[in-house]
Amino acid sequence: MPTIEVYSTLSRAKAPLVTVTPGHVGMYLCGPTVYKPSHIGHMVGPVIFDTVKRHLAFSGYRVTWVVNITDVDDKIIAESAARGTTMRALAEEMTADYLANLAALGVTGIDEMPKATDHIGTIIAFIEGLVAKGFAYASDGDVYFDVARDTDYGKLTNRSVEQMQGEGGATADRKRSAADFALWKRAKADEPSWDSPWGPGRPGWHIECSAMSKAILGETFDIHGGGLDLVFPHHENEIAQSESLHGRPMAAYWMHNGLMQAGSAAGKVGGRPRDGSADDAAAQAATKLSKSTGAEPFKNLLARHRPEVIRLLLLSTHYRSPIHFGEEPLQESARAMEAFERLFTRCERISGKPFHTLSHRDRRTGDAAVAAAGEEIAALRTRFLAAMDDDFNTAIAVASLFDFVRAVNKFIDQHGLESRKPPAELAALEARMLVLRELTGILGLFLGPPRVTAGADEGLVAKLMELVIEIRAHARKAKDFATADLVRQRLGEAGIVLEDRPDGTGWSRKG
RNA sequence: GGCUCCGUAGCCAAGUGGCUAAGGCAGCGGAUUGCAAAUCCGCCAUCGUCGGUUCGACUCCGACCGGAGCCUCCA
Repeated sequence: MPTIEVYSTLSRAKAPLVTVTPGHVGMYLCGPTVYKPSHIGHMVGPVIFDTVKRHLAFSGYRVTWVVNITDVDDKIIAESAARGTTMRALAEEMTADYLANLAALGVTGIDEMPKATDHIGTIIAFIEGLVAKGFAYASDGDVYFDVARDTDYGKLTNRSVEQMQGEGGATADRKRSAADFALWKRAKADEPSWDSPWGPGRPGWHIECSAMSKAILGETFDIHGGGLDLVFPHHENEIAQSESLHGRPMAAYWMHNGLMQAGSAAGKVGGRPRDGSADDAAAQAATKLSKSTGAEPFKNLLARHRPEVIRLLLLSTHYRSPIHFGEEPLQESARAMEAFERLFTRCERISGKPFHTLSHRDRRTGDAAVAAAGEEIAALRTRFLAAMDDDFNTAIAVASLFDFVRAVNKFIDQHGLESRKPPAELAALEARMLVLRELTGILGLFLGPPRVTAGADEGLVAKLMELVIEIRAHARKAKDFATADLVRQRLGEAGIVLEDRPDGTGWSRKG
């Protein structure tokens, strides 16, 4: 098995991936609180970790990937009340929205999606364990984690309890220290609640991840992920809970993805202004952002942009860096992506085989088969895989793919494969495309047939285009270029681009 | 104020103590084309500023300037 380096926020360094169970990777990603339709920011983590899983699986690991759904929370309660529906109904609706978005982006690797409300018993047992060990205390129907008892509290974010000068929020009077956080919250009137040893209530925010990751992946698992915004307090508190109860590390690697930024008014998407009066500029920027393209419901974005383009854009930046997002980057990404798709259709014209139907390989069989694709391709593949092995550097991986496209186009040009098709060269071309298929598959790109933009009339349009092109071909043959150019120009105005190639004329839709 | 992180070409974005600082978008020149489109070839950066360490730094250290995130359940 190849050595894969993984950066951990906890150690602030890369280290070779050594798994708890040989050959298996347990991976937990903090999922959404389902109270609103998801936006692009919610998709970053899933796309990145889906890619991580693909690369690990490609490399020979068995991977169990868990993404939780937080379906009990203040915001869900508030939103459902505002809408006049139940927490459960709202959560189900928003979960469905989330899942649809993931599916569109090709995030298919999630093995389990536990819901907090399905694990109340597990959560209560976890809290009881902490209380029994003296790390938590009940207070007037709430249960709090006692930060003072956790000697290494703050190790993930390099904070000390003394530094935590907060006021403790609305429940400060029930806490021993302002830094203590709720494991269990007593129910207010009309709120959904569950019975517990401390009376009716519901779980605090952090506890579900500790309890569910333990239930599914065990006390210590390999990779724990989430957005950079979750490092504190969420993941810090997860560590406190889990490691205090178990006396052993919760996760070996803490991976955090960078946050989405919209346009030049950089800032997190969907965030809240900090303190209304304190910082007007910051507050305004945040408010503006929440209405910007970055924070619109993801399905609206999908109406304008193909999911593949979005996925490519997300993977073009290193996962730990902030991602600039907006219409312009998206359009740039769309143009860049066309280079791949043109190559695919070009190869399909030559070989008759659509790219997405080519077979996949794993790393071992890929290693064995590269030689047939030639030295240059082998070198590019090595570069791609080395980048992915080095903390999943998708930016370099993507860059090597563009070089790959150029190499294949050049091969086709040099051998004139569009006009003559010697079997040896055809086989060599296919060997190259199989490698490309292998590598793009790791990124979760181009797995299905290219999306056709239009609807029912496609068949008719194709027929008509065939006719127009045929008539134009007659004009060209007769050197009537005025007519030929008029046809091409008018089609261009209608959004159709003609390409006169040695073997005939092709057409495609613009944009 | 505390804790993290960033500042690379017109824009986006990788990367390294010393060979030619990836890739994309845009632009320019050439090949190809009836002309285009597509494709191919070539061109386009000394790495925020100032110091320091070093034989040598864009890469390490310090200061400064500019920007971001977290410190309030936001992926």
